[in-house]
Parts: sequence; structure tokens; C-alpha cells
Amino acid sequence: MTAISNKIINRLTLYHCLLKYTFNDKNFISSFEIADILDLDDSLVRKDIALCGVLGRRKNGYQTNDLKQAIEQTLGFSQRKKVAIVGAGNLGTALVNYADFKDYGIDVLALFDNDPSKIGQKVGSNLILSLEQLSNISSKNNIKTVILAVPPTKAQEVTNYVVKCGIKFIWNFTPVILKTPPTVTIHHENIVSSFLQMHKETM
Amino acid sequence: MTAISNKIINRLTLYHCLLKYTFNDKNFISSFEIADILDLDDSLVRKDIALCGVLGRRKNGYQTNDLKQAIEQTLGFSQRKKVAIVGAGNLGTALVNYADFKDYGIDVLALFDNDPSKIGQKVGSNLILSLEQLSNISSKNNIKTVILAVPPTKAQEVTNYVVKCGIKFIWNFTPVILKTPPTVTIHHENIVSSFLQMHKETM
DNA sequence: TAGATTGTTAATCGATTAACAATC
DNA sequence: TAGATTGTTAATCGATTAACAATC
Repeated sequence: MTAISNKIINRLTLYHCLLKYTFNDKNFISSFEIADILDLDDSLVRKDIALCGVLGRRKNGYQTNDLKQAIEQTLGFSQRKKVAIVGAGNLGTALVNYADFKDYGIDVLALFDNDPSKIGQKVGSNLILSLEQLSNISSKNNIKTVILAVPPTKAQEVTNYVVKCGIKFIWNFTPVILKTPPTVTIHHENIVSSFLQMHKETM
Repeated sequence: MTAISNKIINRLTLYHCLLKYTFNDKNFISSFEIADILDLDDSLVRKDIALCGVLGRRKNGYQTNDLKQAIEQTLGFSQRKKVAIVGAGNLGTALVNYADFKDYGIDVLALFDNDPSKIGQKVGSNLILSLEQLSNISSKNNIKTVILAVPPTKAQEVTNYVVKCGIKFIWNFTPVILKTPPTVTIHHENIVSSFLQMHKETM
């Protein structure tokens, strides 16, 4: 299978948001409506939808339920993705409680920190565990993905450790460019870049 | 001036992270080194750098200080960007305390919520204010940008209100596709899309 | 029917990569 | 000098847009 490009993944999630929140009471939606609200070209929308294997009706557009399910199928929302969060600071604790993750197949199973004063405390229903336990818990639960939300000064050191624990995907919320073996996939979450993109006209 | 593309903005912030955290003790860095660590083509790196107006030395590469400052200049880190956060839930409070914002010129001036039980409480050094006060405070402080971190059910309603208050940029952390007049710039922060991009090989 | 909309091909646009002369 | 690296042009690749026949 040809991997779907990042841009297409991004647009498909936007279509999904539209279907879930904006057009949840409609039966049909056309490529023109989607294109209009998201400021895209209508033929681009049709191509994206064709990629999900959905067929429209010539006069009515696409059935919203079909389309929503097809997007979920294409993006793998029903495949559960087990995740551990490392770093129980502001961001880590916010992400533990991020309710939307569940809808997209992301299950946060554990929250780790190094700080003795935090270990043992609860964040929502999650207990903060000592980072030492990651190795054990990740192998028991087959966790391959870590959300990294530690201070920049600790980022590389903690990365080295989680890689040793067998972690294969690191969603990096620190500003540090991490070095890892080629078998590990890093995804750098560049929150500030996103802000600057919004403001670029004023730069 | 031709606006810099989103992709270039993203790469420039990554180069900046490298200079700030990884190569902060080096005097020179070559396009090959940057390309290697970020898995990019070296000529792409040189083009990006040329865009910032930095000249390298044929044998040594680029001076790290020059390059870092030029990126900051190009991306406008020293222009202060005043921001209000609307929604004092987990995410809103995490973002208020996000220390890195300052380094990029983002000043969070106020935090608003609708919930009477939250209003008046403190988050770090910030007081949670009633959303009714946004109009006043944004016009007094010339705040044109809002970070929207409210529940999906309130997203459009609150958006309508902040637009009425004169807000021109909305950084949308909700999953709802917002409708606004064309004079307002929306930037949809699609956190889950980002995760799915990382995991796409496993889809 | 006439109008709206799909599905898809061809054309265009923009971004990346390859190549290489210049030169420190 | 020889080697490394820039700066930049030309070639390629991929993504978007335009166009339109098919058809409900």
C-alpha cells in the first residue's frame, strides 16, 4: 500500500471533524461544501475521498455516515494505539486528560516522572509512576509509543532511556532535536512553528 | 515580500532548535550537518538559509550565532505577539505556563473562562478572568490573538463572541471547524493528525 | 428535461533534489 | 595544493488545480 501523505492525513482529519461536529445532522455532503468551508479546491476533496474508497452519488454528494466511517477506517481510528506519557508537568498532565485521544484510538496507559515528589500522586485516574518502571510496564502492556513531555535539559537523556526500554515511536513535545537509532521514529511536535504559520502575514 | 511557506517556517524553527540546544557550543555548522541530523537534502538547507540572508564560508559552513539571529529575525521572534487564552481547562492552563512561548515572542497576557467556579482563581501568576472582560482587556492591551481551548460544544459560540471583541487571529485547539468572517485568520491545531502522521507506517 | 455533482485525466504549480562551478 | 562546502541553476518530483464527460 502506498503510504498516505501527511497532507492528506491532515485533510482527512479535518473532513472527519466536519462530519462529527458541523454536519452531524446531515445525510449527504458534497465536495463543494467541504471545499468551501475548508478553503480547498473541490477536486482535491474528491480525490481525497476517492482514496478512502467512498463513492458519491452524482447529484447528492457523499453519504455522511459512509464517509465518516471510511475516514476512520483509512486512518485506523479503531486500531488501539497504546501510549505512555513521560513527564508529569503541565503539558504531560494536560495530555493525560485529553479526552479526544480515545476517539482516535489513542489509549494513554501510564504516566511517568522522575521527580520523587510527584511519583505516587494521581492525575485524574492515572497514578504517576517512577520512570524506572517504564521498562516493565511497556513490555507487559506492549507499549511502543511514548509522548515525551520533559524539560529540554532532560530530553536526550530520557530519550536514550526509553529507547533502551524498547520504545519505537517518540512523539516529542520538547524543543530538542533528538538523536536515536534509525529503528526509532521521532515526530517533533513543533507547536511554536504552528503559531508562526498563523501569523506569517504579519511577519 | 513573498510570504515564507509553512514548510520553510517549520524547517527554520527546527534549525533554530538545533542551534539553541544541540550545537550551542559550536562556532560553525555546515548544511551537510544540519541536513544529516534532520534527514533533509543539504541543498534544501542551503536554500532555506539563503532566504534568511545569511552567507556561509566556503570551507567552514555557517556561523552559528549569525544563523541563529538571522532565523530569529526572519521569523520575527523579537516582535512581541500578545495573546489571550480562552478556556482555563487542562490545556488552557498548560499553555499559560508554557515557558517557551516567551522565547518566540509570544506573550500570554490573560486567561479567560466562563465558569464562575474558576473565575478569580490563579494559574501560576495569571488570574482567571470572566470572559465578559475580554472585550475590555483586549482593546486596552491591543490583543488581536486568542488561543481557543474551550470544550467543542462551546467552540463556535465563544468564537462568535471573541470575533465581536475584535480578535483577528484564532489559534484553535478544539476539534471544531470554526466559521468566521474572512477578516479573521483561523489556525486549526490538529494534534491528533500529527500523531497519525507519526504512526502512518503502521496504519 | 436541466442542473448538480461525481470521477478522472491532463495541465499547472510549487517544492525538492541533482549537479556543478566558484572558492576559501 | 587538495578538499570541503557554498550558492545557484536546471531537472525532477509530487501535489494541486482545471477541465470535462458521465450521469443521477
